[in-house]
Amino acid sequence: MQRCQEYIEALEKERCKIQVFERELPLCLDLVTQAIESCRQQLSWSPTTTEYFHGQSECSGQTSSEVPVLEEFIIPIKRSSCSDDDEEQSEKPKNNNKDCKSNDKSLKKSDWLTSFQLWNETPDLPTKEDSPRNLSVIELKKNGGGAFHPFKKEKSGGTTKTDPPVSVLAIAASSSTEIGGGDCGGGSGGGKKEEKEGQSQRKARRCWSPELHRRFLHALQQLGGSHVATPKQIRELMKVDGLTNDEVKSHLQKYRLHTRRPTPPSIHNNNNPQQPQFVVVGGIWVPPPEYTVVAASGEASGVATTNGIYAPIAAPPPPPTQRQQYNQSNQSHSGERGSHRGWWWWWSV
DNA sequence: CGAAAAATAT
DNA sequence: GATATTTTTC
Repeated sequence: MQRCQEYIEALEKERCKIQVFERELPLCLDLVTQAIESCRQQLSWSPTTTEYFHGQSECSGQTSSEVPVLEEFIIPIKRSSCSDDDEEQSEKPKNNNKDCKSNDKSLKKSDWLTSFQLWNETPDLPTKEDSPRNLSVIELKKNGGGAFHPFKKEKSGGTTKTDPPVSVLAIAASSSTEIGGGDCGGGSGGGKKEEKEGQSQRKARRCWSPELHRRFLHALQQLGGSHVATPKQIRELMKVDGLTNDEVKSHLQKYRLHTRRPTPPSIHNNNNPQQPQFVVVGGIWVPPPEYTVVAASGEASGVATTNGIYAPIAAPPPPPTQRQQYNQSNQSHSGERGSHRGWWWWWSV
């Protein structure tokens, strides 16, 4: 009996450790729990045991029906298993610990535990950092709506910075039907200038939503490529209300810059001789994966699920001997940081 | 109109 | 602090 009791204690200790990773090792926890339970039952059949495991176990035993849990382990458990969504498979054996019913939903998952997470239950959501962000996503979608706001004036005082994932989501979601993705820049931020004196106020940044960019590309295609099209022509073809020449011009500038030297995001496949970066399709250069869709450009029925891909029409790279007039800083673009920045340039969605 | 600087955003 | 994106200036 003594040994059995020790065994139970050992199991309980083990369980306390596992408990922290309940989400990662649910079955493991389950097994240990069952083992403990069986041992207990065995013990309880013998007459003298009852007082034995009261207060004996290291885990500061509670009632016999409840599995004792070390306090220092309880804290993290509370946060992890109770605060998160209740997608927990709540079907643990009846005696499952879980005194952490104090479900304080508001509690955030502790950082250390986050780092220990072995998988993401919700891969589609912006990974981790969930609770607060999710809220803002909803909010933003609601008011951002996607209506075309040529100038967004985000009046709200101060901290209306948009969360990065949020804006991406919002734009992507609205891209199918709306022309202007609307909110991208968080208004805000550094602004803070007294808004009056309307004339010196800096223009609100235009966010080039995927749909806007599609139009841009379409216009470019009609005009014969980015190197021959001019901002004014492009703007006229795009027929987007509120779009200015300057904005198109700026976008064109960036477009030329990027198409000139496409910087594959994040992948360090710099010098890989095989796999050409571009493929000639009908006289225009497009990134390999995209060329099939070029023909389908235009309206494309704006179905979000279509993933219609509109290949950038790039001018053929100038011969090496050509002048390097575009002295864009040739910095070796090491940034993974930037990868998400120009996500829709070479994107696959 | 194009290039580059400046301002912002991430 | 480094980049990326957009606006302004030249």
